[in-house]
Amino acid sequence: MDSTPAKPRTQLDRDSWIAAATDVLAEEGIAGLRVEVLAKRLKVTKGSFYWHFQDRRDLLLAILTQWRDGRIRDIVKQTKAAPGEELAQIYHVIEVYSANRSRRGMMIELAVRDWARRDPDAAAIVAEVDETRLRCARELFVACGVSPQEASSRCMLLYAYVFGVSLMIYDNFDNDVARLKQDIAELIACSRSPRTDGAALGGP
Amino acid sequence: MDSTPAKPRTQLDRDSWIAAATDVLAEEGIAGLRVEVLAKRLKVTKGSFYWHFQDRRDLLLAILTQWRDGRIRDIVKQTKAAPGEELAQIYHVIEVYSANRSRRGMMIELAVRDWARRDPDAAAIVAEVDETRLRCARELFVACGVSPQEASSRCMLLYAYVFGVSLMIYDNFDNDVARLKQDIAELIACSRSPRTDGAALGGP
DNA sequence: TGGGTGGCGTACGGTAGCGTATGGAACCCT
DNA sequence: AGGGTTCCATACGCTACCGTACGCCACCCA
Repeated sequence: MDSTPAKPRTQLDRDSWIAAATDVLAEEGIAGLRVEVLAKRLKVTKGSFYWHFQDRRDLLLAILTQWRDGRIRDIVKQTKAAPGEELAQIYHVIEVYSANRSRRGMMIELAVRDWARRDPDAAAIVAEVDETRLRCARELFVACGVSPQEASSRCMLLYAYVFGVSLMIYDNFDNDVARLKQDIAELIACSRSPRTDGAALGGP
Repeated sequence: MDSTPAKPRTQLDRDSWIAAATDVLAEEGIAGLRVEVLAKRLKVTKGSFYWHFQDRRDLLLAILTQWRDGRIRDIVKQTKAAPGEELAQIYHVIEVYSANRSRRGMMIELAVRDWARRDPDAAAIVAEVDETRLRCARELFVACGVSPQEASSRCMLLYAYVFGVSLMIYDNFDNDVARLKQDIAELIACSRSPRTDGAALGGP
């Protein structure tokens, strides 16, 4: 009777909602993440939402824990380096965060961090992620021959830089942004320390 | 009949509204800056608000331009250094942004930058502020004997760091945060460059 | 002293969003 | 085939806001 290819009947599960919500979070921020807006984007009504989630907060916490798990998975992967390639790996980490290809990831990152400034649950998640990242990155610096104390400073500087630079608007400041970022990466990764002078394999 | 000291009859002007609005912006972010909430905080109704402002957007633009003017005034003041004291001045700039006493200023800064991620008007203001700050700070580095190219890298790193570190939560990472920040300041300000080796007067 | 104006209160219509209640269609199992 | 379960639509009440219309009172000035 109806020859249309039988409507896909794509049932939505919790993860679909979380994925779509993370998109909205990246684009609009936590304040723009509204249940009814999200439902409209998924072409359903909020009746569906309140089936899968207890309330809005339930969704938000699910977003947070999933984000945390993904970030921690990524960072342990990114800081695993074969012996002798630790410095190159440091450059790789910097480049990953600076690159435009991971723009979406950075938008999520910034949205979560802004969220964490006013929400204790989000702050707790960010604290977990930061601690893991800092510890992993510090290991990497130590493996390069940097002293533990200096490794702490450098990895903190690294992450602060990548987040901070994403907040700045500097189109008219320097016309060779690529070189600028490369210089900054060298400042963070391999300057001054006597031990690394000979081991500097040139970065990426 | 009424011996109370005659109600102050404090008329509100535009600037009072802008000041209170900036407070709310720092605490709640741009999304939490609501006309009626603001009115309640000032113990008036929004009838007053719509006398002084055309609409909410009118207030927001006023906040932006006032913030820009204040930031630019501050940065030209902060980067004015007596000859020979440029390096100390760089340390001073870093310390001003890292210090807890300017926590309110940083909260505004972060709120405006998050705002700018989705609002072209706010983005334009941030672009102006960033360009001014970067140029001024670059001058300072150049005056320290750093090459123009490296001065660009270092001042960009400086500002990215101070904003980025305000987004991180690292309570459990290092138990001597003061030393950590001091080490980072040295990484940004005076490492490696052969010209500055002799001129390093020890920072703040 | 009476009218004019600045500054604000009150009341209203309208939208957006949260969470609930309830109905209903499709599927699953037996 | 019939009942139960899953998943979603619809309709509702409620609150928070935005912006407007209009009224009121204090003050100023001729």
